[in-house]
Amino acid sequence: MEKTGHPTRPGETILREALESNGQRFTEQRAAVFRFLRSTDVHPSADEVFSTVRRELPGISLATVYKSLETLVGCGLAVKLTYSDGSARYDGRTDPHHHARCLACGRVMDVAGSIPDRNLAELRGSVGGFHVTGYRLELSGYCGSCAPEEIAIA
Amino acid sequence: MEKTGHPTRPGETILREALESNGQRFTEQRAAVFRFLRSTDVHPSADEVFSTVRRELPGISLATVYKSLETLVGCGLAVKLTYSDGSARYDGRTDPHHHARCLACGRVMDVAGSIPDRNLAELRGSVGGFHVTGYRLELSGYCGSCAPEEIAIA
DNA sequence: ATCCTTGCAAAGCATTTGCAGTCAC
DNA sequence: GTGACTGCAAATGCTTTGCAAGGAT
Repeated sequence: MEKTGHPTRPGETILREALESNGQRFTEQRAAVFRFLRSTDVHPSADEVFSTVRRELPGISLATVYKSLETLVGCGLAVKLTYSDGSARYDGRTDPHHHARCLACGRVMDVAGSIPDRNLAELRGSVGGFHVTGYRLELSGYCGSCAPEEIAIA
Repeated sequence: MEKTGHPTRPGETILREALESNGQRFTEQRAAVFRFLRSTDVHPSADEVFSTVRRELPGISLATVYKSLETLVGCGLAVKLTYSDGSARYDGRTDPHHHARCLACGRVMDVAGSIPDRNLAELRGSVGGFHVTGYRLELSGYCGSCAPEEIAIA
């Protein structure tokens, strides 16, 4: 029932390989940050990652969390999302999906699916000489918990 | 050949009305910021707005530029774009369009067109109970000036 | 043994805020 | 005249950095 020294935790191999191929080392801290990101869909801020991971690794510092997050992003194991209010959030999902952000509570939700290539191609056409490598799509609006009736009035 | 006191500059009426309907006042500073945003398509940062507007209004302060930009955004006369590197940029265009950002030089370009409603509806379907009011689409890649050949190698 | 990482604290930056003087209405 | 706006400077908040000690390979 207790931790037995975690011989191999979920996703550990993926992380090890990703780090190695980038010439970086596997550490407890990076593993904990990675594991947490994978386990949630709340798109936490660096500080939220810190608070949570700290429960498991009481000695970890906020600076290390930032460094770890940046490392994961660099390895393609996480995505950094930035918003107009200046907050940055991290997403550990790497499969193609998009986001929906509630304008009232700021929560970020996952949206399955992607835009048909045909449509992207059309858009691409209007920026001459631009080599497109990816895109980010984000819906904005109000989540179920944030009183949809208020919107009808406003 | 000189400024004659600018009785009515382009877009001034639009600004006046937008401000009024939000209970705010028309000022030289706001007008200058607005005029500059409208006149360019470079999606300037607050600091770039400051440097430019300053040439016309030497006494304006950076704080005022920030306040003016926020006011314009609040009135729907400008849009704030935020990026992962922590930089915020402003766009004075209000017609439907999207952006393409160069991963090398950071430049932001306009992309005409929009996603067919049909596709948006599909995406919307996957976030239950979410009331969608808008969306942001952004292409990422490399602009013409940023050596497309390097990409083929990498 | 090497050199990458961590943790700490200090530094950095973009943005925001408080306030007295000034200006738009 | 009144309340909103500006300019200044200090403050804030998130993120980064420098460095000595510790840890992974």
